Amino acid sequence: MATPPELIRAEDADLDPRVARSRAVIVAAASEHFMRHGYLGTSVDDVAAEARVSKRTIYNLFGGKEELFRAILAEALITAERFASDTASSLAEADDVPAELRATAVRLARSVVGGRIVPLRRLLIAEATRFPELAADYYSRAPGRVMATLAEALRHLDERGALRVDDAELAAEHFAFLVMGAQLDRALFTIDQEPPAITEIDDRALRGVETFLRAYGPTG
Amino acid sequence: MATPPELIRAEDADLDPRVARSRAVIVAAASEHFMRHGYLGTSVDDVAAEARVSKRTIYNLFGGKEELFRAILAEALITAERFASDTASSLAEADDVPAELRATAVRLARSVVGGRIVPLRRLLIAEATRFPELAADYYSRAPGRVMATLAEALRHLDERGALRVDDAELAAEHFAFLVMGAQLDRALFTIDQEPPAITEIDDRALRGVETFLRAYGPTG
DNA sequence: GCATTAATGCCCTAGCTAGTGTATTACTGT
DNA sequence: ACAGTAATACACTAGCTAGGGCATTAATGC
Repeated sequence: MATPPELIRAEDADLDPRVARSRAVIVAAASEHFMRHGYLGTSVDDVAAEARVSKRTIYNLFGGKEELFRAILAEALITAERFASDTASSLAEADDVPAELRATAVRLARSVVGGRIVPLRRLLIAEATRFPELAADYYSRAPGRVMATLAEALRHLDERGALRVDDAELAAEHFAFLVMGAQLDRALFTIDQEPPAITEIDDRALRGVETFLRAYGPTG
Repeated sequence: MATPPELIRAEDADLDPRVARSRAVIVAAASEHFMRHGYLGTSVDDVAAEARVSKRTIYNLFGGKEELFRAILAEALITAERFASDTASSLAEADDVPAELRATAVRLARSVVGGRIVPLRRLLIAEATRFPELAADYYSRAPGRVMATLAEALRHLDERGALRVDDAELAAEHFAFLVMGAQLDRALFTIDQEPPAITEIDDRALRGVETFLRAYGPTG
């Protein structure tokens, strides 16, 4: 019956602990189920059973299935957004630019391809026709933010002469998709076989950086 | 009540025309519905109504909902596979390599980003947990085949000295994702706003090729 | 300790969905 | 013209699902 306290968000600290705990276990169970089975494939009874909570509690706390869905996505989006913000933050002022590009690439590829972002993306794509605003929201807040941060860093590096970047937004896209485009795409479709090994992810990312540097390096 | 004869596949020509016609309208309606609403979001009654066919006919011809789903995907996969085969076919023996790369890029990007492949991919990603074999099958037959064809062409071009390609498979991925990676990714998430204009698609594709050439060109 | 508030259990319902059965009608090939 | 076959209309079942009601129990804050 114990609920790991780390599941409870700081925002809920002032609430009745019963509420905070219930919200936490419900959100965790619902995320699992929604990501695996989609919106229609998830029943509120399933979530209640998996969260070891009465169905009534879910309705009391969230109102209904759709609100529950939006709640778990809001939480996931905040996480994704936070991650996106500080992915490329150390890039602009780097001394060793290629090294920092490689570090950024590896960080990015690992957390996107190897982490829990892939199931989130699968869910949002699956429900894109049912909840178009949610998919659009995710896109602007997570990948969009990564691209914007990357682009700004690349612009800096161009001004410093460390790279030759014409269109920083385009270069940011090229960077991201050279580093992890194929791996991410594949991951969306392959479910049974385990995700690629870290070494594989890193290797692809680093070779993507090499290509990027040949195209955008100062000597190119 | 007339059924456009072009909907009827050549394989069904020897069948009872009533069967051929029914299959054709059912598959068309089911594809529409499945792509828009997913497997669970599509009811057999919906499909029957949209196809102007009795529900019983669907069960008589296909057996059940799952078989219907597999049937429409089998058809879509054949189309995607056929397209994939001849995307990069003219590349290996090209005289003007950059020009042919650009032509290939534009062809690829237009048909993937601008066409009916995006809804197909959305559906397969959405149902990847329910039908993992189907998603894996698509991946090896459509994108996999494009990559293989591209890689072989790039290998040829390397041997001819027209490009400098180390790892042809990797270079093929880099080409494809430079050309249309970002656009394809975005298209999966954005549903309401109409697909990007042809000029936009072409522009992005061509600028992807420029980056590719800076990295893999013979002078690089 | 006590008033408040949350959680539970259990029942209930209204709607939808996959799938079947059957008798009747309409079309096809010969 | 006729036999065979496909399509239809319609009624039906069994199961599931979102959601609400309500009395009872348990935890919380003071």
